Amino acid sequence: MSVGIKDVAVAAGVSPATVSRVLANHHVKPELRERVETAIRLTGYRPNLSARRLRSQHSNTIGLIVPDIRNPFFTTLSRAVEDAAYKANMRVVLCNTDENPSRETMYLRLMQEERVTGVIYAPTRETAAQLDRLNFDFPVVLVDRYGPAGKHDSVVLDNRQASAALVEHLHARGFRSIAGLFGNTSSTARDRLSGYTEAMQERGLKPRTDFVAPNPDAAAVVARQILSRKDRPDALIASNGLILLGIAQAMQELGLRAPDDLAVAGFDNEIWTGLIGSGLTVIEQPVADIGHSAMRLLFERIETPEMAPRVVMLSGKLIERNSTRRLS
Amino acid sequence: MSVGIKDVAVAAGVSPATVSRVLANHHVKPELRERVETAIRLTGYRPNLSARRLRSQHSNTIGLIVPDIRNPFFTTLSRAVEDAAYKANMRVVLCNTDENPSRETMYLRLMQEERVTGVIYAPTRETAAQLDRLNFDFPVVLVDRYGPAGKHDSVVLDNRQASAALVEHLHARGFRSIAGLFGNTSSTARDRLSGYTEAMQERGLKPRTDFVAPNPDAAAVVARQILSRKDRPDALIASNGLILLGIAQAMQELGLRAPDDLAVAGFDNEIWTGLIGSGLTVIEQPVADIGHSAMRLLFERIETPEMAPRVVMLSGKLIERNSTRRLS
DNA sequence: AATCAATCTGAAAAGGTTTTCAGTTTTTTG
DNA sequence: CAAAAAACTGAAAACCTTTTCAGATTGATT
Repeated sequence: MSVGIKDVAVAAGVSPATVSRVLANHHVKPELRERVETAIRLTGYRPNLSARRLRSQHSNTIGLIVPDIRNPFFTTLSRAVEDAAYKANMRVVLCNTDENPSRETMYLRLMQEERVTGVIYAPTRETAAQLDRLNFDFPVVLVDRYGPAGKHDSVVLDNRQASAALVEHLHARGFRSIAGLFGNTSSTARDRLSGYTEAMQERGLKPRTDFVAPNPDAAAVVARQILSRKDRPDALIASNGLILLGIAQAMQELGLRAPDDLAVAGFDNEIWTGLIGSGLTVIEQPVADIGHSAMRLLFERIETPEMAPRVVMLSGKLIERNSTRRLS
Repeated sequence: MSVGIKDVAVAAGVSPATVSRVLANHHVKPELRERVETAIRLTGYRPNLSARRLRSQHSNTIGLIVPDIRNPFFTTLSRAVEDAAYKANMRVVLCNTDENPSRETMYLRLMQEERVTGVIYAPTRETAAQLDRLNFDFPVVLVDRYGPAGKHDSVVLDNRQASAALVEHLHARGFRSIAGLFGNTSSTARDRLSGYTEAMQERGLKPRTDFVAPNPDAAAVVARQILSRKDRPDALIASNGLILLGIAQAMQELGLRAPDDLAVAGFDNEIWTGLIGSGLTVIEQPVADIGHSAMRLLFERIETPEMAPRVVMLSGKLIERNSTRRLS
């Protein structure tokens, strides 16, 4: 059937072991190496990765488990992870959980069966809570979200600070009735909530919060309610890009415009936030950096398994646009 | 080290073969099956997929090779492919080529080494042209783009028709000087070009075309030139979502608005096209359908390898928005 | 009751590679 | 130049399953 290392060995007049050594760049006399290499070319030999993995006990595979690759944050993240992975000669197996804990456990089990080298993982809060009870045979690096302190490496945005920066920005521009619409599944949303709440209280302002599943449709439903209330807020903050999108859609339907009718700000500097109306003020996350850092942590963890778990915290950047302009 | 099928066999007091049969749902006496199942639970056994793949000669893996997962078209496509794959108990290995032929050949080689069950592939024109000379050990289904007729299955939009529909739409609304900005790497852009050209000529209009690498920055550069010409067109068509985005950015920089300054239309109903200004007219592609169809074709090809190659052509849908409104 | 068929189980081979171990050749050293 | 060390190579074991084949058990038929 398919040509294997044995056939190459025969063609080159050497043992399979020697072929394997040539492939792995071990020491082999130039002359033999030459013969093997032409034999490989002639036979069109391609290594069988399953066999290689089985014998060498290295899968050269890393798992990427995210809620939904269609969330632009995770799209960009996945690209960064893949670039780093392929540079290190590793494959990436991609898994979408839809924020569904049962899918998460199923994929984590799959990762075990694949004997992956490591996993980059954005868990739901529900699964994250049990994360230190679970035991994996591979290192896990959490991204965007984290679990109970201490068991796994993680890389996250400084969410409280970022959230507070939004409040500060709005406050400085004269807004006082600042509402927040937050996701209800991740540690990230929770941190952004507490950053918001604290910043509000520091300024003697009353927090006004709502919670929603982190997707545009669900957010739009709640946003419509908030925006139709008699005491509509002056400003509305979204805890991530999907929710911000829902708000934008609700505003369009209701014929409301920022900043004239109310100020709007949120997270994730997605393309459309710069194009819509006269621009939406957002916190930009260094998404590619997050992905690269996660891979770096993963590799370092593999190198030094005993090292104490680390948290890498990156700063967001406030992108001021017209949606939070001071009204004259 | 890790618990294998042998350990389970010992624990259950049966042979490894029986354990394997239980795992594969073959006939095994209820009593033994019971014993094996509890042994599996007790030992925490997890199958080793590498070993399984090596022995069974089924990788249960499909490759997905796309230019860039960050292009929303391919993001959505990948999600559809993965959903279908995981339903069929298959993994997906994701590869980004950046429209770079050398990365394409490298990934195709990787697919051979993985002994994948099949590949879903959006090739550059350059590689597509050689595609019938190459021989793979696995079926390949082309998506979005196709190669020289006849060797592989493919799923594409009816691009000529869609492109013509845009011209027709603009023509019906009174626009006559209709320019087109097309990508230069794919068969898709070429088809959209010829649909455009023919539709223009049928109406006695002179085609005005420019070509550009399919990414927003490159498109923005050319768009700025087009929009600054003395004989600026009445209307501008983009051959895909990334180019349309470049045009939108250029217009914003130049302070131009659609439809007042010129009409704008394009492909791919991305979120932002409905939010920007008063909406951009686009052809919406049934992206998820394209992904599902591709997987269906792949599975049917595996089932019936001899079948003549098929082309599935899906229709786009014109979403009329304000950017092509007739000027009163 | 004896035979035949059908069902179930276990021993052993197979899948394609890497790695160990021992043996052979080459190089270095005294 | 001889002995020791180093470098290289090949045979065989190992990685963990699935699958084949033959043997054993059960059930059905005459």
